[in-house]
Amino acid sequence: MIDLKFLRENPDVVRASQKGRGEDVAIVDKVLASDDAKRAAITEFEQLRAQQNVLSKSVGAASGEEKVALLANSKELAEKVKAADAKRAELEATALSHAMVISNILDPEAPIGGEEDFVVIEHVGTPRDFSSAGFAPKDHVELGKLLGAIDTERGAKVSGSRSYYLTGVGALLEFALVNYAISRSYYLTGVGALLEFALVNYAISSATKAGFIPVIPPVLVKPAAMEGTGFLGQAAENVYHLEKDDYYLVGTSEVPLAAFHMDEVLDGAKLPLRYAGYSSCFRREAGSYGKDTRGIIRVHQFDKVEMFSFCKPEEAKQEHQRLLQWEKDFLNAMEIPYRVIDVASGDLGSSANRKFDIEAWIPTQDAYREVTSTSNCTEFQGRRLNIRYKDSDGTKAIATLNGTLVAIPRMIVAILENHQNADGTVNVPAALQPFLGMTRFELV
RNA sequence: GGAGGGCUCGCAUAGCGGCCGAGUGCACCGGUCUUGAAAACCGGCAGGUGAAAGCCUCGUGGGUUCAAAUCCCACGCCCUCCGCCA
Repeated sequence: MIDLKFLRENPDVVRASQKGRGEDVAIVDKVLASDDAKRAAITEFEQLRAQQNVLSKSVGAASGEEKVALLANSKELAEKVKAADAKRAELEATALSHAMVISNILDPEAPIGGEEDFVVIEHVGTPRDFSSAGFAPKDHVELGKLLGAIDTERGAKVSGSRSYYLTGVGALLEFALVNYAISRSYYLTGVGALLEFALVNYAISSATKAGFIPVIPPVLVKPAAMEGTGFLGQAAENVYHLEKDDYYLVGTSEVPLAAFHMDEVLDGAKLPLRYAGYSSCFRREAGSYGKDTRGIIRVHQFDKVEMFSFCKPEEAKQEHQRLLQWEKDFLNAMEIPYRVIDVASGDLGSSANRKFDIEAWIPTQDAYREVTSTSNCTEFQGRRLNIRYKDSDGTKAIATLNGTLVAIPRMIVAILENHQNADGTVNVPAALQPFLGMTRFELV
């Protein structure tokens, strides 16, 4: 909002600014008038209030008949104060609503005019001459497809138009851009954010080495993806739903990763197909009130690198063990004590037929807390999402499995608490040091 | 989703409906003393708005009352305990 004092003192500047923007100039006088009315009402109210304060004090001090008389006076005055206060509130609201209409005051150096009236400040670089190079440039959509970098078709399938997956070098390019940008604005108090980038980079680079295709998926998906992965059953109350558009915010990239191949028949010879998705995750946490409200153990939004496998049903059990092993490798690299549990039946998600959780030791809670989870969904999701594979035996439903490689906030909790020193500094696990460029987090 | 406790001037606390915009301790600032420091002692010490008088602010918003930090209602946040998640 603009500064009303400035407006009072420089109405012409504001008028000129409004005019330059092509916006309502008359509003300036409207605001001035309502501001005057407001200020008069405030003064009136404050004077009455001052009287009331004085009178009130004398009521407290008085007694007997004198008090009765004063009370009658006070009562009358209280009515006036109330009326004046109501008037003040009303005029204040009016003045505010008028003032909110005015746009920010233009920098006098900003060019005046419409979209066409921009001023070119400089040209940098020379547009490349493709014709002399002898070929016509392809657009980014075509290149993205050729490089396996951008997938707008599957984006549309899962999340509608204007949605996309970044896959392979596309995802790597995003990480590189982020890292380059971040490395240029490095400062020590940002170690929290840096730790996230380091964890993600470490996770993605190890997953890539293990043959996972890195993916940055959409986090906004259509109902089919949510339904197909089994999140609209019991888990529905934990899901954010955008009613106006009938989109869902995913609670895990498992959803867009599974739906990536929705309604497709995959080549059996290329299985298992493994993806490592990095995305924000959104959870309503309904029904968890009062639990873990402290800190970042349980939050509405967090980032996570999730592993996802498509494989033949007969290989699913083995694949499940592999996912678990990668999770253990990660925890080992973070040098954090943990335990692995075989989750009991009543605690399985609706899509899973078996689930292993890794729980990291959290010293201040004197407990192991869940940091990763890997589920074998066998062909359950595959059927719901209509994903099949074809080999010499014919076309069959595919098995899917998922596992957390790293859920950022909980891993940050585990690292900070387990690797802290007496003075509050924190040692960085060796595996992250190359990604962070430091061996210890210092006090700010 | 449910039960209980809390939210007051940087921190910690006190606060009977009027004598409370608010006491005390610590911290902080200035001074006395001291070669210097500590200690002790003296003084100061919340913010907004307004030219000023004044008005407003005790988590936020309503209400009761002549008068609310104090009573009532709603909400927010924090803490403790039970059924779900990375």
